[in-house]
Amino acid sequence: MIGRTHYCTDITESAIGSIVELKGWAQTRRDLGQVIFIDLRDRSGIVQIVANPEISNEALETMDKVRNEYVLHVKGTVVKRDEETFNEKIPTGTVEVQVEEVTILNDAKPLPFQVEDETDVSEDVRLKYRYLDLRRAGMRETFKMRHRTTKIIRDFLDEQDFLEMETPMLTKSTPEGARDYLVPSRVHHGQFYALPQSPQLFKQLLMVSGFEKYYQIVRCFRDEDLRADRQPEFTQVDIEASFMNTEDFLPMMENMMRRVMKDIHDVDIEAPFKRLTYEEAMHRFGSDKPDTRFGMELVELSDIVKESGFKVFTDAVKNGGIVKGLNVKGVADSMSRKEIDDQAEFVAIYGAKGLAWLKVEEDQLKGPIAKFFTNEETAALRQAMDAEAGDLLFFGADQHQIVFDALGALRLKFGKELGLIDENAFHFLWVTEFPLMEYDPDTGKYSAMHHPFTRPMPEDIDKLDDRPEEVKAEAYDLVLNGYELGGGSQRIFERDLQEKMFKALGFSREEAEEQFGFLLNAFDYGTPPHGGIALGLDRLIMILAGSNNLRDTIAFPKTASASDPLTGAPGEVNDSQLDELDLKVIPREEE
RNA sequence: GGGCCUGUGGUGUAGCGGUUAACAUGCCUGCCUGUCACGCAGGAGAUCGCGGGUUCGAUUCCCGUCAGGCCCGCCA
Repeated sequence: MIGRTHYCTDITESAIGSIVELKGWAQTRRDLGQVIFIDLRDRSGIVQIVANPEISNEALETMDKVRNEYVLHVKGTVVKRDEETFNEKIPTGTVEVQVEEVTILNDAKPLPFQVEDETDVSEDVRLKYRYLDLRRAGMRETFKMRHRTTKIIRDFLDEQDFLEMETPMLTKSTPEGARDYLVPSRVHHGQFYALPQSPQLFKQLLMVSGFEKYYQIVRCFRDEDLRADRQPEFTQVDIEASFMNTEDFLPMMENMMRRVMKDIHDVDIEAPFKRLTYEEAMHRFGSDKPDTRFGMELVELSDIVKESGFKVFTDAVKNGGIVKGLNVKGVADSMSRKEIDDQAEFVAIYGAKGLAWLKVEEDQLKGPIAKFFTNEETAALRQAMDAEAGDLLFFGADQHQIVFDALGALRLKFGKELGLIDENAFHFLWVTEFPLMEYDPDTGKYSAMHHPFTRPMPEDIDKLDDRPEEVKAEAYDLVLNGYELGGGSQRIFERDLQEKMFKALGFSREEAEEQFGFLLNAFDYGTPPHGGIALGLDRLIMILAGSNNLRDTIAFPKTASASDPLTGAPGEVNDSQLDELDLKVIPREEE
């Protein structure tokens, strides 16, 4: 035997009669005594190999010793199977390889879990033996798809004249944004690098450097608590372009996404993508990343109920808040009182103090709060909410953000539970006109909603000094199926505007100089107008793979507590390592 | 930082205040020439996550803790 002539799935009817050599893993073995079948798997998939005494006794004896996940080198002839033994379930199911020679390249201990397409093994076991988990067909296909996606993106951006450039991983900590992962410097006593939360400043500097079009598929790090769709290290498609305004830039991104969707899923995505302003997204969907694959939009009711007899509603409006409704169609009869009350418990997570509701009947609204409304108000409610008999109406009344969060989450929950979401649909949209900054009552300061380099809308620049909360940003988020795929903006490129921005964010001149002086200095030397975007590659792959968990799209992900069961990271280090860094671990006080 | 859920042979589950801790699968042995999640027969394999408490008795109830998951805060 000399080597390998084919991948397993190359063994099709066109190979019948040829002598082939395969290398791969024994996925399953079916030992019938004088005939042994093995599903041989390599990275392409599986093909059945068969040994029997008519061909080779020696091969049969070797195959008898094979166990799951042994690594084999096989030589044999491709033959067509008898028709009644076709296996419809695999692409190579009409053929098989009659084994003439077989070598066991390596054996394998009994496995902690079976390598099979469908698994019910718990995720921590899968992560501990990730190299086995990744052998499963579904995982393999996800990572092949991930590769193809990044290649499509690279090819597209290359065609558009973008240069792929690298930026530092060891960089400087900045106070804005997420918590940094810190790396101690050995050379500089008491000083630290930070791993990048994103290459934001560097890509802007590359624009100052005159590269005009940059991209990078780059790892980013944020030391914040995790979610199903959030990992401490994740990959961004980071893009920046000079001399392109938003209207140049977004259609280009749309074309990139459309090509990905076409090549990966063979779907044609309509362009231009829908656009929603932040304000509209919040009011209609209660979210800045709305899932528009189903309706059930929030309905504005403040005007209708502000004079009503229901104090919760009238007070909310009086106190600057809002009353909104959610019509859950056709569930009034099927939901028990307890199930309805459970919804109130659900929205309490988002700070809602209660959740009023009404059942819609032919001639009346029924429920604990029905009595508070006049006939006119009831009629107006019915009309505004498009209420029909059998509908169940929920109401949120509170400060804006609480109502948005509570009803937005409730909408999503019902959308999922009632099966209103078309799982095969891909709804892209842009959310635009974000507030430039938001007020943090804890610190009494404003902080940038996107980041401090986001360009204000030209018409709002005047408000930057005295009414910063009203300033809108020339920013855009790309949303897909209720996930924030990425966000970007046009950037500030003038020193005085950037300084103004820092001032609005509560930086002193000295602080701004100390933290971002290098950027401000760079702006002095002929900085082009520029803007860009950063797309979450892991999330895109997750959605393309039909998963709702980022860990499925990252080869070696972290658990919810940011640890890695495979390597045991994070872990302690030697005292000598700490000594070199002049670091000392102080034991935590026992409670 | 907070809330909720889960933890039982290798794996996935069942179970119950007193059991020989059950089932499936995997593993081992034997049989089997057309299987494909092969089948058949037999066998080994569990201090029920850890610590404490209640109790005559705890895998089961309670408290704590650890690990995993989901969510809020946090993060864009």
